[in-house]
Order: sequence, then structure tokens, then C-alpha cells
Amino acid sequence: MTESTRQTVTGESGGYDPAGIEPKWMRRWQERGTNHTDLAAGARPWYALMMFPYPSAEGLHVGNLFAFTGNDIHGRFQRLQGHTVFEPIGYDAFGIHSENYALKVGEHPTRLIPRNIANFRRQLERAGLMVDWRHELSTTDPSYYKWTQWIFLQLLSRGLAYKKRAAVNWCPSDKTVLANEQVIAGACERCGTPVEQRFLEQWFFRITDYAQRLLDNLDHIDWSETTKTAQRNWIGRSEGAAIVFPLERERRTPNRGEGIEVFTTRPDTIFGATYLVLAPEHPIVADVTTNDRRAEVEAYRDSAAKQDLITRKVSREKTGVFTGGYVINPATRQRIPIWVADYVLMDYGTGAIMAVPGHDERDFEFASAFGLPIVRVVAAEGEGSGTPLAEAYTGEGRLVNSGEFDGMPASEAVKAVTLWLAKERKAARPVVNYRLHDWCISRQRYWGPPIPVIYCDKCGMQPVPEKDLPVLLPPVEDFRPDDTGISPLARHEEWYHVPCPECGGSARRETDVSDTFLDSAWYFLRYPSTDRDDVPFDPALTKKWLPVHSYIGGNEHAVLHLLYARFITMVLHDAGRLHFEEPFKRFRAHGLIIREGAKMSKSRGNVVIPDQYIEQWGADAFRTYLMFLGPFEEGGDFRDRGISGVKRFLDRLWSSATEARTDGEPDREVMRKLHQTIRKVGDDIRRLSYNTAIAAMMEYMNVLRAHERSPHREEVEPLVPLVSPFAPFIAEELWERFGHEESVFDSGWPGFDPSLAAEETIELVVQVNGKVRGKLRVLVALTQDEAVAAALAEPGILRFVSGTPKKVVYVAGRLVNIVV
RNA sequence: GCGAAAGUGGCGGAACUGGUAGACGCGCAGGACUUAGGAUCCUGUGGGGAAACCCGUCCGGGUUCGAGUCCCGGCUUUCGCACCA
Repeated sequence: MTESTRQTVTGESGGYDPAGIEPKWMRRWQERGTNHTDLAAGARPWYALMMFPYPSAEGLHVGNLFAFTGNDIHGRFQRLQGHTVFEPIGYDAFGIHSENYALKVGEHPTRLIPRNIANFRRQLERAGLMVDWRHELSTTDPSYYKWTQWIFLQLLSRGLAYKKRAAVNWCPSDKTVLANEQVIAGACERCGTPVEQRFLEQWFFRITDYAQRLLDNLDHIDWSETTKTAQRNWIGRSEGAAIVFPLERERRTPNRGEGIEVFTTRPDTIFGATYLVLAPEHPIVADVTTNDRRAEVEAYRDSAAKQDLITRKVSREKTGVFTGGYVINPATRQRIPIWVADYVLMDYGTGAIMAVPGHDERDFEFASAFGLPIVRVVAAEGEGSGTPLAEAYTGEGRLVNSGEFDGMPASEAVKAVTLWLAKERKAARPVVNYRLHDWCISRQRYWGPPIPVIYCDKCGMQPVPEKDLPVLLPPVEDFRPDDTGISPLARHEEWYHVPCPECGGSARRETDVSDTFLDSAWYFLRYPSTDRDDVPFDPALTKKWLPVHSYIGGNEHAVLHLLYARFITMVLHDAGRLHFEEPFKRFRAHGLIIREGAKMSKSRGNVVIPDQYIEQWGADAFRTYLMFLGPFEEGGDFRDRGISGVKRFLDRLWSSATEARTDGEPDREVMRKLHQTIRKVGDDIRRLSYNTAIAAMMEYMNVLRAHERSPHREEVEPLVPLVSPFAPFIAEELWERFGHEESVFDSGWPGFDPSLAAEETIELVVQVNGKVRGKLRVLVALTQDEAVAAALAEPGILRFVSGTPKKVVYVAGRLVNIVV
């Protein structure tokens, strides 16, 4: 082909200029409403949800964009597959994050947050996300938190919200209570300050009532296994027995009751229980303590209470004190001493344990430190009842020193002993315990939705009537938290005093606000209904669009947000408000981006700011690079140099498309490769294997360009929709230059023709004794005999074959292995 | 300590159910075009060897005609939970 006969499709073709075309398409999309979702009429709904960001002052970071791009690609792909796709975004703008930052810079969050949000919106748009901005939301908007408060009232009316004075995690730096989930190894997850124990009146949600359902449903939802495992561990179901260790008859009083109940997963070892331990906070401690021991016990309890949790949890040195009291081991009927020690936790099980030093590492350590008797009740193969214990033995074995149970395998004895204790000694019942605790949702802070409750001296605690919602967060200029544990809202007198909704008398508002995680536990329900003021979520739209089809987010939320969202959804389902009880049909956890082998952090100064890269390379190249640098579900290493490869690919795409000819015929080999690529890219996107999808397109580009002529339009044009989920701007531009009027995203995925993709010949690998000795180009439909004959006709292969083959393994279309 | 995931060229990573290890990209080397090139294009690139070949997916065993992939034992790394009885 010569220059004179070549017709280019697009006429004048300058080079690829992202700075020119990207703003053009941002405008176009806006003008044409390309990214608007017809929620009411759209067919085949597909709800592609991404975890909404906290709008920090620093702006969107590369981790956000990595996650959002991965979701956007999936959403755009589903649209090309004929779905009506809804891809909304919002801002998780309440909470300590925002408030602390506002305190630091000395500006009120009501002024700060809108600015941050505007910046996020700019960045998100620039990144080319297919967001329907008409459904944007912020959790700080009264029209949103009105319904957060409404959800609180739903739980309250169902008896799932309650107030109790409780030992809570108190962060002395943030001056607030933290949920257990927000305490990492005894320190505040936000600021790293060691957490202290405080006793405060707090609001809780009874998530523990849902523990079993939250656990069971995990078997039926399509979520990343890692996330499901994390939730299972967090819920922490364990089966065991509650066993009562009776007090000595003469020491029983109405106050003390009959005895002390312990929880154990190893009732089979009860014959080895040589003492009992109470948590320092256990209410019975004072009652069982004898007068001569009282001073020492009180001192120990005081020091345990004062101790911050970090010392208590991290230093594993066993401490404790004898109470002077005794109980009866219901199995051996022997008297065993009652100790108090802080290695027993009040908030798990019953706050009391039977100590079996022979077969529990912690009990062994404690017994060794305090000279308490250690008895062997389980013996492994080759051991007997008298074999001494150098350490706790926690393995399999048969019972010894256990009366009538001697010789029984310990695993079997778990049930048998429980049954026997229940029947013969009236002392045991099977019990299931969970590590999951009720969710503490109150915060003594300013920047959150006020908890909609009013306290009246006459009528007691009253919910704010639904018609009075939202309880607006009052403007408080000095919103600094203090050490009192009382929210800054209490300082706003006019707001604080309110007539009782029941009797009209003088009453006071609840001054705590709710946890940010309550805001984010239901936002996905709100998106379709952001324009509705009268309901939290429109029933018809909810029916059509929920549960969410695909949710993509970080695994750092595996046990916080994702568990709470499931819980709230279940509650609303039980209240008859939702037709489903699991909010996210499919969840995939994305990986983390590191930078040049190191974690990104501000202190290291290696944080990637998307803006600079987008400016330099274009959003298309940046997006595509993010998806190319590693498997989406594993994350990857961001290296500045890596972008150039992706940019080169887009450059080549541009020139191939703009120089495509329309005369003549497309090449058969190229078209074969094209159809193979169409199939592979679709398959890969479906399973979130974005990096290999991009590699496949690059490979095709290499094939295309290996032919020494300008490509045919039919060879290039279908590539445009294939790249469009990754690089939407260049795709739209090229699609337009190919003469299409509608958006590439409304044009459908290119048709895949299996007959065009099928190979006629393959390269048959010839192995001798499993080693590759040659390769033959053969017809696909070769029989085994033909394959062997062809192989043995090759001198290079015959050299390795002496005599008759012992065996031949033939894998059609792949290889033949001749065993000699 | 418990739980989960992962160890493949100089680097990021491919190899979907056991079947050509190293796709794709970066980097590097050589070349072309050029006043110039951190632009573009072409070629090469796991190690050893002149070659035939040999060796190679953390280490050690095993199963198999055939193992990066499966099984057993060990080492290392990352993440999550952490005295949960």
C-alpha cells in the first residue's frame, strides 16, 4: 500500500493529546448526561458500589483512586454488557477524623468539610469515574443524618439499643470512647495513645443478638474469602459449657448465690481444675473474700482498674491474689481456692474460669508462679497418669485421673463429661459464646449526628418523635472535647433544654452523638433515594436496585463497616423495611498500593498524589497503570517509571486508530488474535483480573503492529470498547473519530465469534520422559497415533527414543509425551 | 501464641482445572532514524556452556508419564487478632 491510496478514517490526525481530549469529554459527559442512571426505567440494574471516602483535607489519595478505578472498570464493563449501571459516590464526612483535623487547623468543620468535598468532587471527575452526581450524598447533610437518627430509633423501638454503665475504652488524647474494633493492641487506632478503662453511661446496639445469623449467612454470600474469615474470627463463636462451682454449704448466702459459674471449652479437663479465677471486676469478688485477705484483694482490684489496658493486655506476666474463699469442684468434689487475676477478662464468658494448669498454658504459668497444684488429666500415647508435666499439654490424648472417664479420648469426653455433670451433679449446661461484643455507638464528641433521645424527669427517657427529626447538630463554635466525658453539645444551653415530647415539661437532650460507623452502615440504601425527603429509601427503587450487586472496598473494613452494615440491614429486614437481609451480594477486597517497595505514608514522604500524575500523563494512562501494576485483589508496587509503558500503549492505540485504512481486507491472523483478545479481556474483567486484561490488549497491539502496514479499521475499531473501561477518555474520542454519535459506553461490547478465534494449527509440544525435546506445528484435530508418528519422524526427537515407547501420553491440542 | 495470605529473572508480575515456566510491562544491551534525544522504531535479554545439552519457580522429601501448581516436613515475609478460657 502506498501513501496515495491510503484513506485514513479520521482525516487529520494529530498525536495523542490527553490534555486536550480529557477536558473535552468531561464536558461532553456532563452536557449529555452520559453518566446519568435512569433508576426508574433502566433495564437489568447493576449497582456498582465503592466504599465512600472520608473527605480529608489532603484530597483523594492513590489508594482511593485504585479502589474506585477498579470499581469503575467493572461498572463500565457491565454497562457495555447491557446493564443499567448505577455508580454513586458520597462522603463519610462525620467523625473524629474530620473533627480532629478541624481542631488542628482551628477551623470549624461546617466550613472545612464542604471545601474538602468540593476538592474530592473535582478529583473524582477528573479521574473519569462514571458517577451519577445527582445522587451524591454526605453523611453530614441533615437530610441524610435525619435518617441515621431514624435508624437509631428503629433499633430503640425494637429493644436493640440500650444504655448501660460500662467499662469502656477511653482514649485520653481524642477524649472519647472507642469501640472495641477501634482499639488496636490496647491503643487508639487513630492516634496510637494507650487506651484507658473508664466507666461511663453509653449507648449500645445489641449486635450480639445477631451473632449467629451474621456468622451463618457468611456461608451463602459471595465475598472474598479473606473477608469472610476475618468476620468469622471476629464473631468468634466457641462451643463449651457453663459449669457452676458451688460454694461451700456454710458459706452460701442469698447474696452470693449457690456458686460461681464459669465458661469453658474444655469440660473434659474438669478433673484437673485445681483452682478458680475471677476477673478483678467480677461482682462476687467482695463476697467471697475473707476478712484477712480483704485489704490485699482490694488493693489488687484497684491497681487493675487503674491500669490502662495496654499494660494489662500486652505484659503477659501473671499477677493475682488469693481471696481466701473456696468452691467445690463439682467433678472431684474437692475444695479448690478462689483467686482473682487480671488474665481473666470480665467481658468474655462469665468473667470466671476454672483453671486447669495441666492443660492450659495460661493456667500453667499462673499455677507455677503461685505454687498451685498441677494435675495431669490427659495423657498422650505412651504417657500415664503419673507422667510429670513440664508444660501445659493441650494436645490429643486419653483422660487419666478422671474417675469413671479414665481412658476415654479427650475429644469424646467433652460431650460425655458435660452430660454427666448436668445429669449427675446438676452443675453444667452446654453454652455457646461469642467474642463479638455489643456495639458501643455513643461518642462524647461534637461532629456527629445527635442521638435522638430526650430525658424528662417525669417521663424518663423518651425517643424524639419521628416528625421532629432531624435533631439538628447545633452550631457550637468551641467544640473541643474535654476530660469530663460529656459531649460539647451540653454547652449549648438552648439546644440542651427541650420540652418533653410526652408531657411538655422541661427536659434535656441526649448530648452524645453517634459513631461514624452508624453513618456508613446504611449509606448504600440511601443513594437511589437521595431526592426523597419523606422516606429513608424509596420502596420501589430499593426493591429494584438492592441488594448491591457488586461492592468493592478495602479489607481494613472487614470487621468494622462490613459487619455493621450487615447488622443494620438485618435489623431493617426484621422490621419489615427491607426485602433482603444481606446488603452486598458480592464483595471483593482490593489490595494495597505500596510505593517503590515501601508502604506509603506522609512521614516517609512517598505518598502518591494523583493530581500531578494525571496532569503529566492523563487520567487514562494513570488509571490504566494503576490497574496494570499488579493483581487488583492483591495491590501492587507503584513505580513512577512504570506509567511510561502504559502511555506508550495508548500512544500506539491512538496512531493505529487514527491511521487505520478502510480499503482492502483485514488480515485473517490479526482478526483471529482480535477475537481471542475480545474473549480474554471480557473473561479477565469479569474476574477482576485487570492486569492480565491490559496485558492481553498490549499483546494484541504488538501483533497488530508487527504487520508492516497500517492496520485495517476492522482490526482496530473493536479494540476501542475493549479499552474503554480502563481509558474512557481516549476511547470516547476515538469512537467519535470512527464516526459514531453515541457514547462508546452505549455501543455494547464487541461481538465475539468463536469460529474466527479458533486456531487451525497448534504447536504440539513433544516430550520424551517428561522433558521437552521438540515442537511441531500440527493440525488441531490430530489423533494420538498421528501425533506420535509425526514426532518420531523428527530426527531431533528420534535421538532420544530407542526402541518401542513404553507408554504415550497425549493431551490433544497441547502435547505428546513419549515414555521410554 | 492463634488465624489468613504469599515466596517465580535485575524489578512489577504471567502461567484459570497438574501439561512449553518467565506472557505483558519496566529496566538493561545493541542497532536504525536524527543537529540532538529521557522521542519514535527494530533486535536481544533466567543462569551455565563454543555447541549438543545441562540447571532453574524459598529449602528438604514424596505422588505422577509430567509438579510453580497436589501431599508431608521446615524456613522466610506480609497482614489481621491478640491472656477469649
